[in-house]
Amino acid sequence: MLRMGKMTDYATVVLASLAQQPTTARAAAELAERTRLSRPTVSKVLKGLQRAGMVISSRGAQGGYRLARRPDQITAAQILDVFEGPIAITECSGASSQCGIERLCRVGGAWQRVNAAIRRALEDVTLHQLAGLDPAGVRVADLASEIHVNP
Amino acid sequence: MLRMGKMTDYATVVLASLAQQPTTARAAAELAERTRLSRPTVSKVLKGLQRAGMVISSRGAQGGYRLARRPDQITAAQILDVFEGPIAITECSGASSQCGIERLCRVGGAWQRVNAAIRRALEDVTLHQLAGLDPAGVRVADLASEIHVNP
DNA sequence: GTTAAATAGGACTAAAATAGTCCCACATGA
DNA sequence: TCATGTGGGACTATTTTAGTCCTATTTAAC
Repeated sequence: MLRMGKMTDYATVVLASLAQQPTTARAAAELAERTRLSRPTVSKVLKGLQRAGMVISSRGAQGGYRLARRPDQITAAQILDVFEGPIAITECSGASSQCGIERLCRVGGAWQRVNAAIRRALEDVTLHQLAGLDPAGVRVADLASEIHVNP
Repeated sequence: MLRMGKMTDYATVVLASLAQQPTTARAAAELAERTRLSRPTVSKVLKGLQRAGMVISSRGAQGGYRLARRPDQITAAQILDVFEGPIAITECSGASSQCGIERLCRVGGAWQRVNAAIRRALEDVTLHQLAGLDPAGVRVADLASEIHVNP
């Protein structure tokens, strides 16, 4: 279904939780509680986000995680990149790969445009909007029937 | 990587092959040869496409498959639908699903817009373009380094 | 200094989705 | 009536993805 993995889903939820108070550091355990996800999973997600530079961690007592940038400076595309890798609908995004299948490989060109369109769409959505902090970004009418992520 | 499955990939290749002569019926075995995919796999793909109404099959001797519509009437979105199911980046596309995760579910609204954008992009690309039959649709400069699908 | 609270990293296991193959029934044209 | 096809489904293997756990390292507070 062209879905993003659960990790990315979790990442969004965790980031949205962090976005509530972007400057305060929060421990993984606390975030687990707030998001109702399991502690090890939240840890794993946060480690990934830290390595990708999305969050800043402080170790030791009183440590925790906080956003590396303002919520409106973090895009859906960036979040996707962390756990999904480069956004590309097709296997071969232009570089290497060989496969002598007729001349069907002219196929590529059209897919590239699709990829580009998808990326553009993802870059247009910010964490600020995803977290519901931007009233203008999301039309209220849309919200009623939309629930998200299973624990 | 937000990738589509190999089945969809194969489907595209097979459809593109059929698109060369849209009105002639071709046996699965012949298509397997032309696309250099294995016979059982091609059969499986074609069965799926037939059930979805993308191709028309005739059984018995001299039977085979042909496109159900003109190549420019078949969109990438339709092809994706066959093996990927409904195009939705997120798990819950608005309907059921419950999960008391804070109020993070306001998240949904923004994802819906992303989904819509993706679908629009996919609807804009036709099999005609994917098969490289539409010179205007694909810029030649893009083609050199683009190869597609591993057998 | 010592201790307790945190993150960092990676190894490992389990579960699920995906691919791919094979077999047999049914249809049809020569 | 036989050779040539598709139709449907069961089955297996492979790969990906999730999820857990263990140990080392860092740091604030006492």
